[in-house]
Amino acid sequence: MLSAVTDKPTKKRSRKAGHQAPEGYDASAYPTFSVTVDVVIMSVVDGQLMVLLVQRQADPYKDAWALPGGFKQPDESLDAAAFRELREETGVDAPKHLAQFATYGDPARDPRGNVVTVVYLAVTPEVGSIEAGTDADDARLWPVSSVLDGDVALAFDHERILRDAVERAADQLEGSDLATAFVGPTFTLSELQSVYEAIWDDQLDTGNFRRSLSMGSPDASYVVSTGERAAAGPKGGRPPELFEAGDAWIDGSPVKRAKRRTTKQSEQRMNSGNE
Amino acid sequence: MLSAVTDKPTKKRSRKAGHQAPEGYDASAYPTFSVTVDVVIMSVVDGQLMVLLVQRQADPYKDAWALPGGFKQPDESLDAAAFRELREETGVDAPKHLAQFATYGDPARDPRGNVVTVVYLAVTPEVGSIEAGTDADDARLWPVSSVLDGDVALAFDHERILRDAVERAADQLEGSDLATAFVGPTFTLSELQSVYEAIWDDQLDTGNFRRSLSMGSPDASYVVSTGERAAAGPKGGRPPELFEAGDAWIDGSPVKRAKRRTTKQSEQRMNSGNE
DNA sequence: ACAATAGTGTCTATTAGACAATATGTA
DNA sequence: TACATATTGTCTAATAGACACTATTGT
Repeated sequence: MLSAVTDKPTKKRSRKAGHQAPEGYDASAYPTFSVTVDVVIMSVVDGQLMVLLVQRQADPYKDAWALPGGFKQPDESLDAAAFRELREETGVDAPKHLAQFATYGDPARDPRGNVVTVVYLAVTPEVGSIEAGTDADDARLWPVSSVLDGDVALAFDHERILRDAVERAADQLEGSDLATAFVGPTFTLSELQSVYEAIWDDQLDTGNFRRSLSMGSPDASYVVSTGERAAAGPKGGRPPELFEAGDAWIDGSPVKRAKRRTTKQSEQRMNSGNE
Repeated sequence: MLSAVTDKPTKKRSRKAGHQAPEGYDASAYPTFSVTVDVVIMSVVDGQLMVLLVQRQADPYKDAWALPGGFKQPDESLDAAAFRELREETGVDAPKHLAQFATYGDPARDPRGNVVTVVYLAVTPEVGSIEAGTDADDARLWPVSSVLDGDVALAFDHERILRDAVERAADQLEGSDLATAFVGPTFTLSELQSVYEAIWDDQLDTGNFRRSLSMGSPDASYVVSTGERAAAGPKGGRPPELFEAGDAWIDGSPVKRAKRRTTKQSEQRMNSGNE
């Protein structure tokens, strides 16, 4: 039937711009769903990619770990819901990055059925403020590698979501300024390099890495020296210079991922398979 | 409140895995939404990027053009819903690309409220079969440039969705084999080049373009000659060789977009703004 | 012959990869 | 001094950009 699009079935819908579901409607022809917003919030700590998880108290998947998230309210946008849930459940109120990345709606993904979830990818450099959730019950950072190795039982389809999110982050690292979201307002180049290495799970040549970052145009550079220096590490070493992000990131990251000539992964086109 | 995640508010939910909305529920604490699936299906015709639109018959935005789409059913996945709607409304049953790309849920996006839509990006090379929708009422291809210039009145927030979709397609063109989805099983290099040029709205050097495509590894190349040749055009010219896509596209396209040093577009990180 | 489209070659500038060498701190 | 980390430099390979040139068709 080629006809009304994004449209309720052509019945007489006698309701206004109210946000509630209509009174008398045929549920089979006019299905409704719960809509939740989940947030994959990442950070790199000591060269390791971490993800913030909260422990469930309620019954389905009780005690399992899950992505922070919750219900979209009828009067808020998806973006607003993501901000709100992130703040409410983890205390993080100013992530350096927060953007939608995929939506999951498989009928079987929630045992209670009919729950469509819009997932956001968030990034924050600071770790200290993370666990200081409002009235935090149990929220903590887990190494992504451990979680994806199955060391932690995740609720619902959250393991798959996490896997997809990490993959997306790795892609975006190459085409955007996402890397700078993992570090503070000032940072050392080693710190920044460790972000790339953690997410790509690969070693980068230090010299080449630094050269890439110094390659912006004269007016818009990738990193700008602050003149300051951080303290040397406990085991010594030359104190690193502190930089801040420049304006050149608009065209994406100057650091390119090495060709992964690993497993010739099969066709990935038709249906990236968000569900 | 850090607690139940992706969880209904902790009330006694006395329902099974049924797919209908629960009987007696507090709508404010337990809101539900209509979920639709819309499809931005693109094609390149005569060097011009086109999008398939259908004309609305029902009241909100009656007679306006809209993206094909419709309701997700409770027992189907989002991907399945996208396939179904695409087939039902446009007759396209085998797009060469179909993948989710963003979800829109602003409370004001539908005058009737509470409609969250999951949008898919589809690509097909063939034009002939497109308009042969099952019982097509009015569906046709429009030049994307015209539509985005406001020459066509689009329903809901579909103009914005289209704009986002085109941008996404342009990005993916660089990092995937998306370009090959716009051409048939065999194609000429000029055809393939016109795909890039249409979507990036830029001219590419023919020589350099062809060199890029010839640059895959010995075992996995980007294009493989079929030995065949297409007929020359009406105005003459050397008959072009026909190629088919090789296995080298796994690492993305060998054709890179020129740096667009145009308007120094403002920060695009926090909230790409899907709504 | 001439116009039109397809396809090749060549020179140079830029960028990427490997790796050596130097600088400056702590134990 | 020994060690550890930071920072710079150098040589070479690969890729990108600009552009000239050849090839094969239709009118």
